Amino acid sequence: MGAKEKRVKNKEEFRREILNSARELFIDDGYEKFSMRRLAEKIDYSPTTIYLYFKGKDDLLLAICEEVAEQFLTRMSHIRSVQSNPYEALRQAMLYLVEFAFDNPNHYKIFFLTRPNVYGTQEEFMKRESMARNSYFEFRKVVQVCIGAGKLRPMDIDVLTQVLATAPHGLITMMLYRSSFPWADRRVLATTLVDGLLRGFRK
Amino acid sequence: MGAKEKRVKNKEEFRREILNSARELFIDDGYEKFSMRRLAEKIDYSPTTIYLYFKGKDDLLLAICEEVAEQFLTRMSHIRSVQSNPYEALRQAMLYLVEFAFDNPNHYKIFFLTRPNVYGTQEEFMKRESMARNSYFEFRKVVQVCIGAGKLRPMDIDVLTQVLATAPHGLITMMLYRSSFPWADRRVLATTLVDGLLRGFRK
DNA sequence: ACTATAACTTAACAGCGTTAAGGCTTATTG
DNA sequence: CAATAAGCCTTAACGCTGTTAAGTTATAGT
Repeated sequence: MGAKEKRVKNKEEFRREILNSARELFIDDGYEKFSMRRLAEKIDYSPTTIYLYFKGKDDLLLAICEEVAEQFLTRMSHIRSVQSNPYEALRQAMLYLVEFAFDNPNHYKIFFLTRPNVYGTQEEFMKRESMARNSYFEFRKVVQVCIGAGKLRPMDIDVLTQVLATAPHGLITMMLYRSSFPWADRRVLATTLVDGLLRGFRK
Repeated sequence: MGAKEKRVKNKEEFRREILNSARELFIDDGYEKFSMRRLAEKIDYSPTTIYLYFKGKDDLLLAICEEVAEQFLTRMSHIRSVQSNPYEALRQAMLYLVEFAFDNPNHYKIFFLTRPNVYGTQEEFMKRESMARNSYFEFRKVVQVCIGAGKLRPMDIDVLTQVLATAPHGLITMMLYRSSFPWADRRVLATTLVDGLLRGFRK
């Protein structure tokens, strides 16, 4: 039925519109001020309407997390295709992580502040297709190539990937959430961390 | 006046009792379930009573953060006095950071999730005496000694301190908040990170 | 024309942090 | 001793929050 398809399509369109407005609200007013009711007001519908398109706030946040992860994934693939030097690709990937966070602090906060376990159990996470999962594997590939090319010490690929991925996250979150601390220059901190860390795992 | 002093002492005692109950509530039920009203119920007072002893929720959280920082500070001093090898002291300090976080995830969440800027502006943070500030300087000393002893490359002490302190934080927060991800073994990750990182800054 | 369905809203529940106002008990003063 | 002041605590309320149940309204299909 053509009508039904149209209805479905409209439903998906509307879902996207809500998502776009939510993202705008986050960027304009910050994570702290975001609420379902404010979002409803922004899109000129009653709060309950949103619940016809998203299971709840967590579901909406999860959808935005996936957007963020998709952006990251895209950039990661780009770096990998452009940069032939594997070590430099990894370096750039890590630096991009930090750069992205500071350019989009609210996106990053969404990704981080979303309550735990929105992705389900560990097994569910690995089974279910998700941008978050895919971008992990994309980053892992970059690390893998580095080891394969003999640039980094051979070791458990997942351990190394997780160490390299989370360390910059620490710098980011602390700087974002403890802004009252007199941090050193962002770029200096980022390059020092990344270069130091990679040097530590060089062959 | 003796009576006045006694009253003041009682006031401080009560403040401590509230704080203790708050900590208990955090540990038993987790950060997410904590609220002023639930705390009030636990101590068998009306919610407003808490406001006679704390400015508000943030103030209460800040007090708990300070407790956490004090614990960290004590341990840090202990390590420094026991361990004569500066490099090993730094290594242990960093490993302790991770260990503490996983042993006291709720404490750590409080410290982290507390809204930004509760410590005021950057200048205020450095001026005002606080356990958070002191423990930073304590950690900084450990790093300083390492550089002084020629164990680490000479470089900006604050940059290095901040890099070494925040990197483990990334591992911790990600593992605590993204528990649906199939992380590798905690200890392996912790030692890999710390040893790799320190190796990267060795002379 | 009647009915079913889809889209949306109103009203409400239960919770939150916080504040203003008032009550009650104890201490201080005229 | 009676009147007043101070300290401690509570009740009630404001304005938020996420979420749900029930009801309305308009449109499509028979």
